[in-house]
Amino acid sequence: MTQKRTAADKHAGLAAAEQACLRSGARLTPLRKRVLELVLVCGKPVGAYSLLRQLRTDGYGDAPPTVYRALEFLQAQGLVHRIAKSNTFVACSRPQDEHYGLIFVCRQCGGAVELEEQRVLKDIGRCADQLGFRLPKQVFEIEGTCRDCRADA
Amino acid sequence: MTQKRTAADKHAGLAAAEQACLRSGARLTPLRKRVLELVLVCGKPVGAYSLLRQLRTDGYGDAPPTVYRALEFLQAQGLVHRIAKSNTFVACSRPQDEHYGLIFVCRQCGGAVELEEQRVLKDIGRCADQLGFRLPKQVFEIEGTCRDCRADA
DNA sequence: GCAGTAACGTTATACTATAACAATACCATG
DNA sequence: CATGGTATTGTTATAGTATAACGTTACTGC
Repeated sequence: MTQKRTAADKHAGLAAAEQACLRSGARLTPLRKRVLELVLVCGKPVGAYSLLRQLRTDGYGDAPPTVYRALEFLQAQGLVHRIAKSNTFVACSRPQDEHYGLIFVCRQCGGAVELEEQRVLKDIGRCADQLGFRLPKQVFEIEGTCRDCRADA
Repeated sequence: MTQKRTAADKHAGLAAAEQACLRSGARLTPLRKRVLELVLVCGKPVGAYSLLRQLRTDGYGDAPPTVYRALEFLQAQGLVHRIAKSNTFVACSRPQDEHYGLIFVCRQCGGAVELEEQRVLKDIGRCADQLGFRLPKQVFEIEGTCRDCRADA
């Protein structure tokens, strides 16, 4: 279930991030880029403190704000999503633009798959309209057990 | 946006809980009942530590496990839902059975509205099937700004 | 009554996140 | 290139959320 993340994926992700930041004028500093790289390499949702431990080893500040600020930036750029139910962060699978999405998260292995299912998203938008809710772009979390973990059991 | 919760709602909620626990054989102890009552009275998602402070004043233990254990029980009975994005707990609007649902949560006032929108839920189930994901019954969180809070702004 | 289990009390601690302020790096402009 | 303003990062401290572990009490069934 862990999404295999190849070196090519990582480079594509970083390149897309560079492009996105160029367009928006945001500064993808070495620290921010490094954090994104760690998230990409991990290939599945990863905790802030885990990232922080990895940052220590290459000389960055090792207090929580270091990683939380970078993650906040990356989220604002739409490069990373936060998974509230597991307090983790995962690289966006479509970093090229802001979007709605569904993300299926496996309770067992922690892996995640992001989908863009127009029908579901439209219907959710319709419900929101009826309630008078305004929905910012976001990714909806869905918990379950992935195929591999079901097989293991 | 705060759901108005009348005394009648509260009693209906508690009565439904009694029934549900009778059927399942679960024990709705005074503490658990009191916690559910507090959640019902609040009428919108409420934090565990807020509940805990309220419990102090009527003689229950005032350490975190007191409230977390009660909340865990209530969740297991489907009487309460946890909202991960705000670390809060809210009374289920349909405590009579296990179910899927959507819950719209307002970022500004913290209010919430629970819906059961079959079309959306079916479609999410279909996506899950395609991915090989098994979905336990759950309530999907959707963040936004409610009508009242939009008007205020 | 008694044994076994479930619930609750209590202490301690882990984990997650942010506030606040200082120091530094970057950038635009004169 | 000097300078002032802004953005970023470092650092310390602390807030907020949640659970582990173990002892005690209360309930249930026999």
